[in-house]
Amino acid sequence: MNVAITRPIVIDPYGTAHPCATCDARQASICNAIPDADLARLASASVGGIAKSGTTFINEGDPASAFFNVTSGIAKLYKLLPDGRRQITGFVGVGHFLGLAVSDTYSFSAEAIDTVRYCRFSRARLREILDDFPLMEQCLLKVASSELVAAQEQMLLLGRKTARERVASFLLTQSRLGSACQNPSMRFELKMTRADIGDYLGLTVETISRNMTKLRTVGAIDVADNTTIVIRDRPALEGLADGTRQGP
Amino acid sequence: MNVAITRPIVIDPYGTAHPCATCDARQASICNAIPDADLARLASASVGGIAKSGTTFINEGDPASAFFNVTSGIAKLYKLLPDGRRQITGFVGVGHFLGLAVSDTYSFSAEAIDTVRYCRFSRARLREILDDFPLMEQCLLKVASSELVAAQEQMLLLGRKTARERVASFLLTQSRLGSACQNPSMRFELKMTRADIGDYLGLTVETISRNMTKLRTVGAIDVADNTTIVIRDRPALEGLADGTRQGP
DNA sequence: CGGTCACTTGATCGTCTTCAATACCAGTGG
DNA sequence: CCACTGGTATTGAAGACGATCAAGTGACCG
Repeated sequence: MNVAITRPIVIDPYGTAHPCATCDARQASICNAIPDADLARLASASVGGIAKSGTTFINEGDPASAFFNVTSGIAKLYKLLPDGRRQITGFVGVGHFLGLAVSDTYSFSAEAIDTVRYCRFSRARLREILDDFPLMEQCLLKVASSELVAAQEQMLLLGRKTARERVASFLLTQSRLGSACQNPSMRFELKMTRADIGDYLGLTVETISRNMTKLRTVGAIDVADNTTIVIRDRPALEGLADGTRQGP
Repeated sequence: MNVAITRPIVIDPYGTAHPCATCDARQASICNAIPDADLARLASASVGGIAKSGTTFINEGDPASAFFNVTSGIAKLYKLLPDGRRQITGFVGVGHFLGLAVSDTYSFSAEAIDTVRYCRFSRARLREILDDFPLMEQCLLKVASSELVAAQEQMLLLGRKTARERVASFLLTQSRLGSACQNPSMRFELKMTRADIGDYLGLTVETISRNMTKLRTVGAIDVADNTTIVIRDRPALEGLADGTRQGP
């Protein structure tokens, strides 16, 4: 169940800043396109909310009445087939903007992996903001474009890569996430379960598990406590990810 | 080889209209966001071009110096793995806008299936146009959003659907294309080869072929001269596309 | 006519799935 | 403290689906 609060609590001892001014997500999100002077408008157009781990806060097929901007936590986006088969289309974190669908209903569901905080904009209010700040619309277009590129990359993975290559690719992209996109971290945490990874890569839990241990035995990675991954041999992992290098 | 001509030839006996005014693609494309009065600006910002069947007019990895708007013909977009495995990410036709990638290089290749005519905008010129006509940027965002929705649907197909379901889904989406999106046509032509369909659905030519004949033998479709498809039993085909109905 | 190309159909093979058993950990309550 | 539970991950054995390999057809074309 979603618990909507009026606004994320922000410490503002001097009473001068708007919530958006001190928002952790601002740097990473489209809100950055709004100048400081106009943050009040932005703040008044949105409502804060929380989705606890495991709760679904966007439901495929529901009327798409609002847009979300994630301010903390991680969520998974997915689509379902009538018989329950699931495809996770992405994992989204801080600064991610949700709801770009043009249609009148959501084309995907979103479920919180850990506690997710977000700002919620109604369709109409966001339209007003976008009309007033064309820079924000430009920013949205950039975001959509780069997501499109990522989606195409994922199609290549799902359509043409082997299980081994998929897992290696996944670990590499995950390693590039947190670390400010530069000098990808050698050690990182997987917040999602193996089942989630499977539904993201079009594989089963067992196949994920088998290939993780395989990558470990060939010395490409190291796994600690099941969630912490250490990349031991990045070139090897990259080779395994695009088929350049065959596994032994 | 691409043959670039200065501008698509347009019959304009009175010398009043700009090429864009009589462009077949305008209705279906983002150019529709430009008012008639300003078509001269639009026309002067682009250069017409032709790509003959089989020629590649966008190359993955090349500097993304230009954007394309398809005015006639059909092209396939694809990505390659180092060893030659190919994933077609989409087929694009009249009115489709190409090059939404934000990065400095193209993230995909584009090859003409039949003769493709297009208008080519340099990055800089398009930016100018977009700055002057925010409606066009809005339109681009809508386009990008709907492509994103389509991409997610394709991920579901590639990650979780069986070969049968993929082929059925593909035929259904193809049937919805030409016919103005309403009352999907019962009869339509597949312009692409089985190999292309295979690379689009993450399958091999043989699997495409086998499942086409299977769909024919169960009475869902009819195939004439290999390129013409007739949908005989749409509900059955829809059931086979999402796993609701099992094949006999 | 020989050549190529696209498509179809058949037989065999391999990868990933499915089914099943086990281990592990955290939380709960006796 | 230990037994019990539910969720998660690993590993093994059997099975299925699609890939691969191979052959054959028909259309088009120089």
